[in-house]
This record gives sequence, C-alpha cells and structure tokens, in this order.
Amino acid sequence: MHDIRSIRDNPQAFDAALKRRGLESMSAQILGADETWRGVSTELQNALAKRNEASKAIGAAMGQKDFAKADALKAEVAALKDSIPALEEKEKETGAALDAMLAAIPNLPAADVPEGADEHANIEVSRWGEPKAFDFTPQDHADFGPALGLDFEAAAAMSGARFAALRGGMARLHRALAQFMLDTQTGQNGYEEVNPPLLVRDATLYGTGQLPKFAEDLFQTTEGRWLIPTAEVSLTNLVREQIVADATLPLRFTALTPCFRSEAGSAGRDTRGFIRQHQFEKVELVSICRPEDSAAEHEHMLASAEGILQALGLPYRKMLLCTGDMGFSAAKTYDLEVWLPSQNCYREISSVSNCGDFQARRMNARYRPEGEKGTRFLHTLNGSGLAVGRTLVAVLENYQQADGSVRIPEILHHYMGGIKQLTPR
RNA sequence: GGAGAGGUGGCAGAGUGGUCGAAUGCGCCGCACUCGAAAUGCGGUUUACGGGCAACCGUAACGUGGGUUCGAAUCCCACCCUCUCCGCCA
Repeated sequence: MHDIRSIRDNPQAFDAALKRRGLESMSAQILGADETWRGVSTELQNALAKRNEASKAIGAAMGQKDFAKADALKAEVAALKDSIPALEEKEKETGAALDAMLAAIPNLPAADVPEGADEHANIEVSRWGEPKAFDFTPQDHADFGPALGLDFEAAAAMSGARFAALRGGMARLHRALAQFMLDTQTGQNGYEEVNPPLLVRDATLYGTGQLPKFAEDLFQTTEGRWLIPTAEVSLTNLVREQIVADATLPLRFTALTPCFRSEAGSAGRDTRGFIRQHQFEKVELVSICRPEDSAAEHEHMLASAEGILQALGLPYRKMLLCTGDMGFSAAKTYDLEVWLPSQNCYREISSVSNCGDFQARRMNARYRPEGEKGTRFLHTLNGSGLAVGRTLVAVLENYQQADGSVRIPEILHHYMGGIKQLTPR
C-alpha cells in the first residue's frame, strides 16, 4: 500500500517510479480521488460537529430538567439529521474508491534496481561453483527420476497434472534436504522456527499483496479460506496489526511448509518433471526489521539462502531482477538460479525480496522507535531458503551417475541414515 | 456441532443512554526529594484522518459491520474472536 501523503507531496516522483515499472502515470487520477474524498470527508465532519454540539446542548438541558428547551433543540437537530446518512455513504464510497486504487498498485522499485521490461534485463551479479563436466550426457530428472521413486503417474491418477508422489529413498532425500535447510537457518543464521497456519483469510493475503489482484493464482476452500502459496504469507502476517518492541528487532522467522499454487498463468510451461507443481515444499525466510536495517538484512537473507546451495555443492548464479520482473510487493529482489545440467541453464531456486514498508502498511505492522514519540511502519523481507522440490531436482541432476543412480551430497549423509546413493530399482 | 460467559487505552480493570476518549492501578516519561538509587510526592502519557506555518481545532475509534436515538462503550441484530462445559475427533 502506498502512502497517500508521499504521493501528494511529490506526484512526479511517484509517476516516475511507476514508469520504471512500465506502468502509466497514476498520480493525477489518485490525487483526484483523494481530493474528492477529502472534500466529502470535511463536509461530513462539519455536519457531525454541528450535530454533536446540538446534542450536547440537549444533554445539558435535560440535566437541568428543562424539557421544553430540550424538545425545542431536538426539533432543530432533526433537520440536520437528513444530510448525514447521505454524506456518510458518499464518504465511504469515495474512500473505498481511493483505497482500491492504491491497493492495486505494485510497490515502487528501489533506486538501485535496473530498469527493464522482463527477465532479459536482469543483471547477473555473481556466480558460484563450476557446472560439472559429465563424461556422459546428463539426463533430465523426469526421465531417470521415476526409477528412483519419483512417481508422476500414480500422483496424476489421483490428483491430476502437476502432482508427484515421492517414494522410498526419494522421499527421504526430500525430507533430508528440508531438515538440513531448517537446521541451518535456525542453527546458524538466527531464524526462529515457526509452524504456521496453511489456511488463511482474505485479509491475510491482502496484507502480503496476493490479494486483491492475484486471486486466480491461489486455491480457495469451499468455506472461503485460502491455501497459502508461500509461507511468506503466514510468517509476515505474524506481526499484522501489531506494534513491535524496538528491542526485539529484527524478527527472523523460518518455516518449512507446503505451498499451493494454481499455476493458472503458466499453462504448458514446465509441464514435465518436478519443477512446477501445484503443491511443493519450501523453507521460507522472513525478516521484520527497522527501515534503516532492511538493506543489510536483505544481504543477510541472501547469504542465508546461498549458504544452502554452497553446502550442497550446487553451482548457482545470483541475479538482480529488473523493474519489470519483480513481484507485486517487492522494492528490490535477487533471484538465485541453480545449474540444471539437463537443461544446460540456470533455473530459479530462490527469490529474496525487500518489500520496504509496502506490506507493513497493508497489515498495519509498526514498531515504536527507541526514544521517539509515535510509531513507524516496519520493513518486511522474504526469501526462499530454499525451495525444497527444486533443490531435490538440482541434487538429482547434478549428482547423477552414468548408471542412473544418484550420489547423496556428503552434508546430507547423517540425515539419510547412512544412505549414500539412490539406486534404480 | 450444542449450552453459557466475555471482547474497553502498552498491560490489568471500572464504566449499562447525555461534557466518557473513557475512573483507578501498573508500566513509561519529566520534575522534586537524595551523594546516588529505591521508596515517596507532583505533573504528563492512545491512535488514525482532515484543517493550520504553528499554538491548536475538528472528526472517528471501547472486537467488526449494521440498526434504534437529537445523542451509543452503554440498547437491538449479524458476524469474528477468546474462555468454560458437553459432544465429536488426529
């Protein structure tokens, strides 16, 4: 949510930032709606002030048992009463129109975000690790995975496309990855483990920015709740409508949860394999911090995600997303892309975003700065640390052997109960 | 799912139609006392929006949304949430 006052103060800057996102100027429209609302609001407030004054006089007359005077006053106020309901209605309408306008506008990009229309304008910041040279042609996990317990057919039979069942060693490897990630984020990087709700209300999704614009990407239950598309929703909303104590900041949360996405907009993309599923697991990182700390917190979160890839020995590159490729709520986003030998390219495995105060405004999440009167909005950040399903794919493909087996990265051995490789059945 | 109780400021907790934005206590801030601290005393201490250079003024908010009324924390309705008991259940 945008601060209407900052738009009033500097509409040109607002429009310029929208333009960087590839959007039309909106300040004129917004300020028009704002002016309408303020006009009606002032009119209503004046009417209410008059009514309140008269009502007080009636109260005073009643207190002195002067009922004749009270009745006379009542008749006077009754006339005033007619205009109030209409004004109230109008105030609500114009206010809602302004809010709806503001709620549908994405966050403004940070100054150091490169401008561009789509992912082609993203900037590669760095690379880590060397793609391994195979002495055979590396296979697609969708091809050699089924023999190792990656069962697409049985899952499709019960649930349809974009579902998979993991069996035996494959299920264990998936669990090992998730446990390793969670242990690392809690043990080394200072995140508090959370087991959050997976079903949430409208207002919760509004807070993080999935609603009102992106309902078609989500699954909704028959009684109205929504399945979370990412634990970012649950973790960030832990501070909704709260005033957090300054001394407790930053709050760093992590959770291993399933994520549910309809993938409505990606028909035909990544239909093969385990890359794009309706249901997948992810270890999410969320940080709630002071505005002045969010840039540093962003780097810490990025390092926390990168640490997992490094520990697993998976080559990756770090991309700074351009204005046109960022999500709705983000002011600045880095993607981590892992090397997939079968596709001979890097694929997104983590996305780490600083949302500034955008989500905090929508959730009304504040803190009381030490030694200051009043409250300020928090900054929120989120990132994957990492997407477990895609990490499984990366491990399978990068550690595959010519005979169709897969070596288990050493760091996972004790999570695997001594299993050191997956072998085709 | 059934029955009942309840949701008030940072916290606890009064308040059942008329200067109630709200007593009191705790907490917090300032001052006094003190070498200093504690204790004590005095004063201050909600938020949002609008207007104003400012002092300040106005409006709204007692779970949320409606209603009754000249006037609602207080009465009525719906919903949400919490607690207790019963039922069911991993």
